[in-house]
Amino acid sequence: MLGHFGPRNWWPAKTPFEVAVGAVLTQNTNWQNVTRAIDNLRSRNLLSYEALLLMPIDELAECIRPAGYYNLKAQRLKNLLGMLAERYNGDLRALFDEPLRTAREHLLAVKGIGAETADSILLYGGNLPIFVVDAYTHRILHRHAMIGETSDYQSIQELFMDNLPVDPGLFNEYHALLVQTGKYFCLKKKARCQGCPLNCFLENPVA
DNA sequence: CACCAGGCAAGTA
DNA sequence: TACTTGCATGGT
Repeated sequence: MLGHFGPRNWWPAKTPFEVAVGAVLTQNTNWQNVTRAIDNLRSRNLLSYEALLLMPIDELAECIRPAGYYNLKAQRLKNLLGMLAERYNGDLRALFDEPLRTAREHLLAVKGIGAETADSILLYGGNLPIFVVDAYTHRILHRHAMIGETSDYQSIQELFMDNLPVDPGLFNEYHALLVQTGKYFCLKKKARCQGCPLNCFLENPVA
């Protein structure tokens, strides 16, 4: 995948806080729509912990409207800000300085932040060694007959983390390449892969 | 028109 | 525990 696509330079964000916001906004949502929402915030200088904390939730929802589920996501962002305020005085870096397991638990305790969102924030925002699993990861591995249809998040994550060196740079690139590969060759949920750079896609696809 | 997109939580049985 | 449903915009 790396040979085919080259380095992905993920996450497309300027700051760790922006990663966290983007991770919530991109839940079940096309990234193009997320960029519209992020741009709305950035152009108004609202892309910071302090600004979002002071912002009425209705106004926040209106700003992130293009990302879809905007009422839900506005509340989820507020929930995240609340956790950061209570535990870390609003400082994301303090969260990342915690032991990884603790930081992950504190993120998962936020209503609206699940495993993928938490791990995306930790890996791409904090450069911490946790592997991110998403729908593409599941689909690609299943079509390669490497996992079952119903394999859960944790088992897939362990498959990677038990068989790779613990290296945030590697986890970063690997997940980004799986998404890139999925976008090009597993675009539709019901489609079969064609022209995938991974040999076994062509040799042994699993419907 | 149908289906998809870098999920998650709440409700039901 | 194992389904099902709501959330919502924008692209193909």
